[in-house]
Amino acid sequence: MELTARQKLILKAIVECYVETAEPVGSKTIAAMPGMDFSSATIRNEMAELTNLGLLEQPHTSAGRVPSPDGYRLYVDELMQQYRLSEDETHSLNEALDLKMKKVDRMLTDVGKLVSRMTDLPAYAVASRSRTVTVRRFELLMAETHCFILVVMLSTESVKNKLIKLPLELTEQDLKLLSAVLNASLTDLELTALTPELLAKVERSAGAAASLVPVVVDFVTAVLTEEQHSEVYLTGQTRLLGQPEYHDVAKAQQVLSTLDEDIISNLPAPTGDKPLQILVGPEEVAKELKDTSVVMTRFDIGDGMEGLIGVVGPTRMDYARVTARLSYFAESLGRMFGKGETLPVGPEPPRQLKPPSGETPHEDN
Amino acid sequence: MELTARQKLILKAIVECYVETAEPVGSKTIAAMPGMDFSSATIRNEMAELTNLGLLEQPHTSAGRVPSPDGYRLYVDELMQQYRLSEDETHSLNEALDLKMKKVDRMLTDVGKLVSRMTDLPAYAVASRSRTVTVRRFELLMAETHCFILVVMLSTESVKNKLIKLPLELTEQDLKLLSAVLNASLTDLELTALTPELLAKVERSAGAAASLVPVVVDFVTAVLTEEQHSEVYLTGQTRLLGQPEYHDVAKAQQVLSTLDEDIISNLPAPTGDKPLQILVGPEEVAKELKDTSVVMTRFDIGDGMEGLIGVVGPTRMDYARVTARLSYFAESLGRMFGKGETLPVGPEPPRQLKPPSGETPHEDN
DNA sequence: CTTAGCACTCAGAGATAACGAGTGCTAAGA
DNA sequence: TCTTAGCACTCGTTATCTCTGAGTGCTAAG
Repeated sequence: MELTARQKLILKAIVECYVETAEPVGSKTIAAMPGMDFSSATIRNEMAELTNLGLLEQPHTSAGRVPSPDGYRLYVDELMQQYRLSEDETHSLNEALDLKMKKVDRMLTDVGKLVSRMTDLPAYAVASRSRTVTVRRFELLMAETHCFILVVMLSTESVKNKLIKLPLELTEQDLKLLSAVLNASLTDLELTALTPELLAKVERSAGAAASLVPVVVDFVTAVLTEEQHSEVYLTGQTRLLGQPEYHDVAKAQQVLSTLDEDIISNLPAPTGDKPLQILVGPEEVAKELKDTSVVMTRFDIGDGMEGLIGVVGPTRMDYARVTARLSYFAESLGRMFGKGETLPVGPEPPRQLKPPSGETPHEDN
Repeated sequence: MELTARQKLILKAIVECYVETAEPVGSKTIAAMPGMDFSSATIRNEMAELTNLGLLEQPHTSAGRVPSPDGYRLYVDELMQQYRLSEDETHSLNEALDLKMKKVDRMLTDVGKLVSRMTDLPAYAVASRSRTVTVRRFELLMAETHCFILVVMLSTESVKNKLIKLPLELTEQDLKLLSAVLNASLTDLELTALTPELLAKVERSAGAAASLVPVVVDFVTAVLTEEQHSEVYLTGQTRLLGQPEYHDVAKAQQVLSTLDEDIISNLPAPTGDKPLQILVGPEEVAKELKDTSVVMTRFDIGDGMEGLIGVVGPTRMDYARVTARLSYFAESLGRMFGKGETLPVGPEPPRQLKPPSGETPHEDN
């Protein structure tokens, strides 16, 4: 069944009011809001109805109403208006984005910190490969005596190397042969394709350098695993303490101690078509995390990788604003790193309850 | 002036009792402890005296006493008995230490996490070079057309590389020349020795590849800087919430928000002879951090690097136990990474108040 | 020098009362 | 039929007060 326009309006007002104050909102408060042309009694009746529908909750009999997870869900899916970043905001975001981008992992921690700071909530960043990684080319380089450097060029344009001590006397010729064999047999293969049979074959062709094959393969395996593997960078956990719902230390501690990298890496990633995803409440995030929601978005890092940045916060968070900032971030990062194909950003345009006016939907406080 | 033996005994008892309970301790509590053969009145007198000396503090008139920072200082310097790790503890420490050690930075975060978990307090880890890093050798490696790989072997045994696109047509001969020039002029030099004059000279000798010199130098500078630079890995901040002194969220938040990598990196490192250092209270740590102390210890990572692991906690922390665990850690890590030269560990043997007996000084709770 | 005794202090725990925000329901009005 | 003013009722919050007891400093006797 569908809500009436008035019920939607009231639900929206309640969510936004609660987001701001973190306190149960009463019928009078809503009635007093501009644009509300009904009496508090009418609103009370509607609120009772919304409560029956499971969209609102009542902490106790004589308190105001609080949105339920379902209520939030409806809000973010249908009612939320897109928050427009102000000049100031885009400016400071741009400024912050001007980080010296080094390696991907460093970049990710920086991005995580940044997002956390901008939203004043814990944030995380992950990079994951959208394509599999393979070795594109091997090079063996004599270093000092008894040493050579194994250089491995990957399909991701990155180059890895290792200094290997020779267990036995080998000539430059032997290394040349090994190099040729490796390049002939082990390039452009996924990790799973490195079967024992294949390796045995390679070893047989490697002549005097056969004993080096396992060493090389170990390194390759390690590198490919490492490259494939994605680590979660979680920062700013303590910002949760600023939120009123965590003013009880016991609660805060409980949440903070469960909120670790493991939890994060088990969150469902946004599916294909929509880069932005909002997980509302314990059912969608993790049941240990009461009153906690997650907003995340995908972005393009280039080189066959995609990044994921997310923000963790109380279910009562300003989804509109967080979403806007996150999307802007993702878009900018995509532009900086990606191959130009910018991802679509922002939540889908909300169905407007009133004809869109020129003013910014939200006040900044 | 020197304290009497009885005063020391009482101070020690007070500190240890307070460490355990986190509540001001009264004269009766002390009098009731085994080994205390004086009445509570006597102890009251002594406590008054210790208060005069600034070693104890009284939260309010009718409360028990709490050690002052000076009191702690005296305790850790003179009174603290070495905590002996139990079988169980060494066992689980050893188990935890069996981490797959990869790169130094990964290792450090792991160590930080581990220490944090073992002490149930925030912990940090830093690596810093005790020797300066230099480039030991350059290699230039033709990759695909218009591309070559710059390989740089460092004095730390690690090897860095970069894929460089050629801005112009160059023959393998040109690269050979460049390589020779680089190896002749730019090896074994500290970062500061890379003067503009030197670089100009190199450029002149580089023939056709002159335009590549700046690219190479940029990379070298970046690598050396990166290698020299030491990052602080701070983890487990939220464990502070478990401590009773931070049961007030406002306080916790204040501490947690000041406790960042900057603060940590400004802490004084342990000086030459003693690897372990204890910083007590705000004066010694940071004035923003009320009631906070730091215990840190140095360890050897090998390859001319040394590590620093530290624990941040309330001034009322179990120094004996934290110290013991940290030292054990440092020792084990030193053994795993270091060149065999184990650092001396543990606080210097305390002057015993009573002849040392066979039993474990502390009870484990 | 030690210790028993005593009067005094003061934070914290409960108990009680007053407050007020918010509700549901009813009945009158549009 | 929908809206709204009015009202009794609920119940968490806050303030005030008292009471309790741990702990102190001081004094005087052992």
